[in-house]
Amino acid sequence: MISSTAEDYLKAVLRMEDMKEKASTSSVARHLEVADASVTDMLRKLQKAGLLEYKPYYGASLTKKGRMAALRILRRHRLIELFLNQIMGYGWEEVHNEAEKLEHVVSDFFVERVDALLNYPVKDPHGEVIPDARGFRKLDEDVCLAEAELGQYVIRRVISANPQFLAYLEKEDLLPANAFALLEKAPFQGPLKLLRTNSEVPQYIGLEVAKSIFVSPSQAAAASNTPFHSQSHDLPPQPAGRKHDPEIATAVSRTSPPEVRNLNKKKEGRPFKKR
Amino acid sequence: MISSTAEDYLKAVLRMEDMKEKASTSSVARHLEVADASVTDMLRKLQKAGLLEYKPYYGASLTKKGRMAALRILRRHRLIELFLNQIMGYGWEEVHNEAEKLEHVVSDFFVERVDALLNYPVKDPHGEVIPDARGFRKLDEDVCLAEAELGQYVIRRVISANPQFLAYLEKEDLLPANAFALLEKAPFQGPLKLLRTNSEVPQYIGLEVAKSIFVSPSQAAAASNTPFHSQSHDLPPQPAGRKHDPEIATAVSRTSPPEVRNLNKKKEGRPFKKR
DNA sequence: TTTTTACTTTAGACTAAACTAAATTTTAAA
DNA sequence: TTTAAAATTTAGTTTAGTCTAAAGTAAAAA
Ligand SMILES: [Mn+2]
Ligand SMILES: [Mn+2]
Ligand SMILES: [Mn+2]
Ligand SMILES: [Mn+2]
Repeated sequence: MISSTAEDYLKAVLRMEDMKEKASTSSVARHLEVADASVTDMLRKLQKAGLLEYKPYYGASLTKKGRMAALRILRRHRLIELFLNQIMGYGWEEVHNEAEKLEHVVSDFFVERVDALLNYPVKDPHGEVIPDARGFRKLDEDVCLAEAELGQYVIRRVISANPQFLAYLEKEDLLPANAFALLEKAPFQGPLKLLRTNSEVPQYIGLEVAKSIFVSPSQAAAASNTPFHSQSHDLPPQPAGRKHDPEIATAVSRTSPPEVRNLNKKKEGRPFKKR
Repeated sequence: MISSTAEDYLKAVLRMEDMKEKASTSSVARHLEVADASVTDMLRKLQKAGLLEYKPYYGASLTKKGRMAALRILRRHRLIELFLNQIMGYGWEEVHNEAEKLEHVVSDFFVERVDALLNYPVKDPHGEVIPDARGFRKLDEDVCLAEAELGQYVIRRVISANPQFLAYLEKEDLLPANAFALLEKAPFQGPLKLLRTNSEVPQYIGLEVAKSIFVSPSQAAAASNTPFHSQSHDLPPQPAGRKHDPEIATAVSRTSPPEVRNLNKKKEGRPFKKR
């Protein structure tokens, strides 16, 4: 049996691999807020369990088995976040911490029940893709707003677990699925000037904020000057024939998957008032 | 911080005190399925933490602090069971094990959200009273069916965590809030003959089964020959003036509290089919 | 090439929770 | 009152996860 602690380590390694960063001892330690030495210990254990490859001094990479285990927890985490948001009336900034605990504890039955109750959703409240029960996921093509050219965009996902930060974005109405135009980027780490679609007033956000926001060119703009790059480092709905094997790079469907209906936007869809 | 394990120990001790049994090392061990020696250890720790009094060789009893902690978990357990049953579509036989884990992990926010979502319920799916947020509960006057006289009764609660057993009772339609007449008790540990209200066919259940079912005389019968005993070893809605202090013996209201709407009865109220 | 610095691993300790086996204490029987 | 049986505690281990401090390695700078 794989412990909850181990599950969080695997998830951290997966996260870094997703970011195409090396899963080094110190980065895992930083992310999990434990001492470096603790990570070394755990990585050795996880290797012995066949969940990852670990070369001392050179970091870790997941084995297929470890990747499946990590994706299982990631699925749980994201489904639970959506469940808390949609059914339990949590704000999108409140879901992460609770999910971080529940993901290890809830039964498979519970998870599948949630999946059904939410009608087999594709994305969590932050816009992250929810892997399916077999570990498949088709990742969106997106780019970090901090590095985007001027143009028309849709917010795909927001990478942050910081409640204050998420609350700020909600106040600014910068939520997954929302569209806007990037009008200016001030030099020297300066702010970005945005205009939300259907809004009159431009808004300014700091570059640090933009670093957490991932966007893709919006339909209109995409047709004109920004073609889809139709490639993903992640898995398709199953290219019949092969044994299903998650995380194989293949072309991804061009049609954007249905966005999760965004019930975060201001009050709406929140059955209870916030605490 | 009090660990989940410790919480289960406290809950076990509370359970025995509720049953007016001594919380002995071996009984706690049996209930939690751990070695006697482990219980001795834990009882010493809990005493040191001021959660219970423990005299070696003579068992334990909760302090006020320990009782509050135990009631807090009991509340969580029961609210979560009801939540799983009513909202997540679990059968009444499926809720216990999941609740046993979740009770330690969900936030207070989650618990209060569940409470509100279920509209401040009074009983769990097994008919057990849910303590309120301050640890108060008014216990029903009930008697074990195995020891009841012939007469008219209503099922108050069923004490069992065994899924097979609970599934059997559901099949027999012997669920909390259901009314029936006890027609015969065969001698020598023999079966009981029951007739459910609004049913034609009598049913026979073993004495062991009857031991898990707690009943109270039904209104009609109560008025004629079985007066309420209007006493409880548990707490009232707060006799204004004193600091609130759970678990004080006082008279309890004569009107039976609203039964939880029983959504367990055959299929009904189960949004999903069973697995 | 040598030295410094930044990472990483090793070693030794601690805490929590559990177990088994042996020693005690209590209770019940003779 | 003595003895035997049952219940409980103590002692000694084990496993998991974490920490700090010291030692080791690799990469970058001099
Ligand atoms: Mn999250
Ligand atoms: Mn977690
Ligand atoms: Mn239960
Ligand atoms: Mn429990």
